[in-house]
Amino acid sequence: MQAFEPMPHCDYMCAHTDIIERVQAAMPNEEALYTLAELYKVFGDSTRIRILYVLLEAEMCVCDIAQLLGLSQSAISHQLRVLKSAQLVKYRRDGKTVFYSLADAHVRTIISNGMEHVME
Amino acid sequence: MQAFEPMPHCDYMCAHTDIIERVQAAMPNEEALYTLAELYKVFGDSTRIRILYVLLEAEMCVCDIAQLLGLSQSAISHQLRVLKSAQLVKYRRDGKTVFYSLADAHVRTIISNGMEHVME
DNA sequence: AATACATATGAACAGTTGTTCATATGAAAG
DNA sequence: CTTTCATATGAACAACTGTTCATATGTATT
Repeated sequence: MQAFEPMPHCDYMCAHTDIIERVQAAMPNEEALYTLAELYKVFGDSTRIRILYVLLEAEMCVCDIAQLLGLSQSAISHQLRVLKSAQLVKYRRDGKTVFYSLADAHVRTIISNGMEHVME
Repeated sequence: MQAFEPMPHCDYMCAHTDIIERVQAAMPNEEALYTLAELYKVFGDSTRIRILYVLLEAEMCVCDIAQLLGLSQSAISHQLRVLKSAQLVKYRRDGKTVFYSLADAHVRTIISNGMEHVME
């Protein structure tokens, strides 16, 4: 939160201080909003969305995902790292193979919510 | 959808063709997934998230939003354009002033869903 | 018509992001 | 211990994104 000084290019006959103050009070803190944007940023790439959609159906190893999506193993591995650090996927190791799966139910909810909006 | 030829760096002893085919059949078409990613990309910027949160509370003009968020009128206007073309906000003109508001209820749902995941 | 002002827009620039390529790590099998 | 292979990682590069600055558009007011 910060004091609002007039911006260089605006003289603000239109500024309603009361509304601004009410809205400002209702705003979550900056950090939460930043974190929320970071979360959506992770969903905002079609390769990652495709990976998540694959994992919606079945636990799967890196190679299978790469093959399924027609991308290199490296590309998928890099993206799985992003998904992992956003805590959207988890993994388990079985010998040489690493199986990835969705971290929790939230991921399903978020994706299907977005898809609903897209499909309308 | 595409045939899956082995990738250069993978010999795939691990590839389970049956699972891959099942998942491939369950996948939405590429276009839908791309559109979904595009939608989330719009949410994936903290300035735009903050704008949406402001509009969650009240219809507001460009100048007020700029003042409230401590950003230039130009920056806000550019971002409103992005939000508008993603059909997340709508606007009405009243003289010199343009008031922006949320386009529909989906926006609320999507945001609060994401926030729920962030807050846990 | 001329001015004032809220908003929109185009160009430019820095910062970020996704992929590729080359290489490293880690686990099983010989 | 060496080889094989699935996965991870670092560097590099092109493509994309968000802001700023300068300027244009559109709507009142005089």
